[in-house]
Amino acid sequence: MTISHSQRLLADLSTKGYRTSKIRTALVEILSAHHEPITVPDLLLALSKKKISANKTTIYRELAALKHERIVQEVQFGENKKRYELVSEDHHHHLICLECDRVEDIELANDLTTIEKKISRNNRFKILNHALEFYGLCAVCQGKRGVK
Amino acid sequence: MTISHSQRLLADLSTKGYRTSKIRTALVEILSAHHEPITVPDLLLALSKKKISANKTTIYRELAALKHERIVQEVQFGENKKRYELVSEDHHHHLICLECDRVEDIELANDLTTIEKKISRNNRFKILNHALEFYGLCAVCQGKRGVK
DNA sequence: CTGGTTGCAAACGGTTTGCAAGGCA
DNA sequence: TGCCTTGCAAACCGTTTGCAACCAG
Repeated sequence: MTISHSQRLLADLSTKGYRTSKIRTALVEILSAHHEPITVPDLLLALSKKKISANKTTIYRELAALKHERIVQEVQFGENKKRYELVSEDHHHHLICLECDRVEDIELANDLTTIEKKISRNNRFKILNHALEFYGLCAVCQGKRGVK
Repeated sequence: MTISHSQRLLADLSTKGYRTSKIRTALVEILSAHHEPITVPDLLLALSKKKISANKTTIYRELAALKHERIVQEVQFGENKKRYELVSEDHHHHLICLECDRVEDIELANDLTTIEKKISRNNRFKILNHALEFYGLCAVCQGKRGVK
């Protein structure tokens, strides 16, 4: 039998002393099914659709734990609220639609390591991470531009 | 006599029907003197240092107007609060220190237009803008790492 | 039974809104 | 005088904290 990504994550957590509670399980499942960064309000919605009631405090605490274990990462796109996504093997970037707020993941063929080295040298700044987001109009919204 | 950048901006605004009020003048001066994106709480501090008392509501409204006139632009770096800076001729990016939260501007030699064209083609996404931020340790904080 | 997990209420901080008063052109 | 500008109070919304109750290992 095959083991899903979320099952593996939960098993890993279990060996570290975390319990595989109902909420934690559902949260990890939602995150691994949802392939774009999601906000806490939306996570609560997704949970209630699964008939699981959870307090927002619980979700924030859970996400903090998952972040600490480097299972999820936080991103933010000028929205005054954070988004969460599973840490993925392959580093990727985001396409953010200014019309419908949808967020897509993309991978870049060229990577930025050459640029980063140059910056470190010129600015005496040690780069640990970066974020690159492209803002514009997704395929759907390009059609109905002018609606908003 | 020479005319400063802020004076020119205020003159431009004046021709568009905006008044050159005390607060607006001070705000534009602070923004053009401050060479990194600044938050509203910090703007209020900067104003009070100039012996100018202003209500936060006023500042938010003023920034919205300046943004609408494409004089300032909003950025955000995972802080749950927005930062504002004058729109500059030359497009630039940011170095964000994870230790002291200081933000530096940098300009990139290579630009991203080639990448953007490729993305538009592959993803049917019309790119209007982008943001690229590098997170790490500034020169000062590299020294005292381990303090926090 | 012990420590991880959860909910609840309240506080917090940045941002927004409605309304009335103030001030520049 | 007319319209732009400002302040104030309150609401809003995402996020955090303290505390008590709960439940899985």
